[in-house]
Amino acid sequence: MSKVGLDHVLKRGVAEIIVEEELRQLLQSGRPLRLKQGFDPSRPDIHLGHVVGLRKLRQFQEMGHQVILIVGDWTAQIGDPSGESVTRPMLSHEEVRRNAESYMKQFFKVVDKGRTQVRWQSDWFGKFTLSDVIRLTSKFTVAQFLAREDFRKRYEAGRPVAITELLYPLLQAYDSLEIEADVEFGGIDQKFNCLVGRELQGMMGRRPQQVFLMPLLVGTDGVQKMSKSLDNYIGVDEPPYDMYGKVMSIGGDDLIVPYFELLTDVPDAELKEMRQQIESQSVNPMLLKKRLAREIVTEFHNAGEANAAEERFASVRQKKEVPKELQGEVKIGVKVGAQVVVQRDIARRIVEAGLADSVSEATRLIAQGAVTIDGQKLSGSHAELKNGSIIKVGKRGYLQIIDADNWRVTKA
RNA sequence: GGAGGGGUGGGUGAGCGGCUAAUACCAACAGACUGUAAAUCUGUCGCCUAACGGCUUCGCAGGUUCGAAUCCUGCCCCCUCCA
Repeated sequence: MSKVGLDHVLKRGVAEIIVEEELRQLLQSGRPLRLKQGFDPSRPDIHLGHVVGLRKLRQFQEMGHQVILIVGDWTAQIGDPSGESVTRPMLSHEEVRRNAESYMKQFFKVVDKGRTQVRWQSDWFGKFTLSDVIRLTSKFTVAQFLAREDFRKRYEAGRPVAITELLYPLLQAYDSLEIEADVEFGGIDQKFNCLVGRELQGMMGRRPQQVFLMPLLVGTDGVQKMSKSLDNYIGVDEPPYDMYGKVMSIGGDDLIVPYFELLTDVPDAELKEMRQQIESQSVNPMLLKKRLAREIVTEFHNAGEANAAEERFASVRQKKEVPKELQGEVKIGVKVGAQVVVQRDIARRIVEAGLADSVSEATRLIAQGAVTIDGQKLSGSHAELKNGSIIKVGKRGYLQIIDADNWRVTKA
């Protein structure tokens, strides 16, 4: 790879490299490097926030390096101390296996499977004895852990820090030793854990791994880091239209360029241009977002799906047209016989169709003018209904009456 | 071993005998508007009822009271400090 290409890999979408100079030397040695990436099988879902790092791994693979994916079946029992999390219930072996499979299926949407080796922590920790644990822990001091901001803050605030949480970085560090990692990848929030790996390797007379840290992707709310528990994420497994729509709804126009930067291969020059366009308000951000959405859907599905999603978005969401195809037929017990129905009855059908959680909620929707029948707002106590009538509920729910006894529903 | 703090609606977190289906903020949802499922503004946000209204919620189980999320008893769980 050319010098320019290497700089691109080491600069774009990178938060910090420890130690960059050493990493450059390693890369120049021509030896295939062992790139470590761990994951917690208690959380099997991959979203765009993880993709930032996975794309990096792929770039390194393209340069001929090898990824070692570690299934953290032991650390999963502890729970990563980033944040306030506490000990998680132990997962059964079966659950772990299932989660791992699901994770890997998503993982290899981005990372080259041919250049990845999968290792399970239980391969080595399964044989650990108490004396091994003591030997490992005796190498570190409490002060070292209090250096970590998260621990220190909680400790000083008098909030709990579980002992197992201290174990987490140690186990993760031991993984590096076990698999002889040359470089460990992670989000910037993994910095401490990765550094412990360096220290441990050094103590054991090995060459300390390099640490390659990615910035955290801001979630669709535009405020906090992308995370499933905050429900501001876009999952790589999501259907094309959902994915497209979520990209369109990212909060704050200042997220657009970072998303392009971290999640697409759009050249730096274009990023610069976009930045200026947004700055000077010379472009409708919606158009940039559409391009972003198309790129992302194409990456995880394909160009055809991306186009379909875009068309559907333009039609259904922007022009508020009734979706061309209603899908997901659902039969609901209803007798529309007399084609005049009271609101209450419609409210019930809306619930049966799953477009509201309770009759009260459906009634509220009607009261708020969120329900239309063939384009007419439902108000008053009666409404005329005929075969083929389309009932729209809120922004994205559609029901169509196929005949008096069968309704068809789609969530557009 | 000792002392103390706390468990409230999706989340944070008020309330501490009636005015409380329960403040506020966030999320969510809807309407309007728009450059978009952005932003902004407005509204809704336990369940049931055509409606009057009824019913069930504040860790669990009892009790006191005309009346309890609020008081008492027991139990479960969480946390802090001292040793």
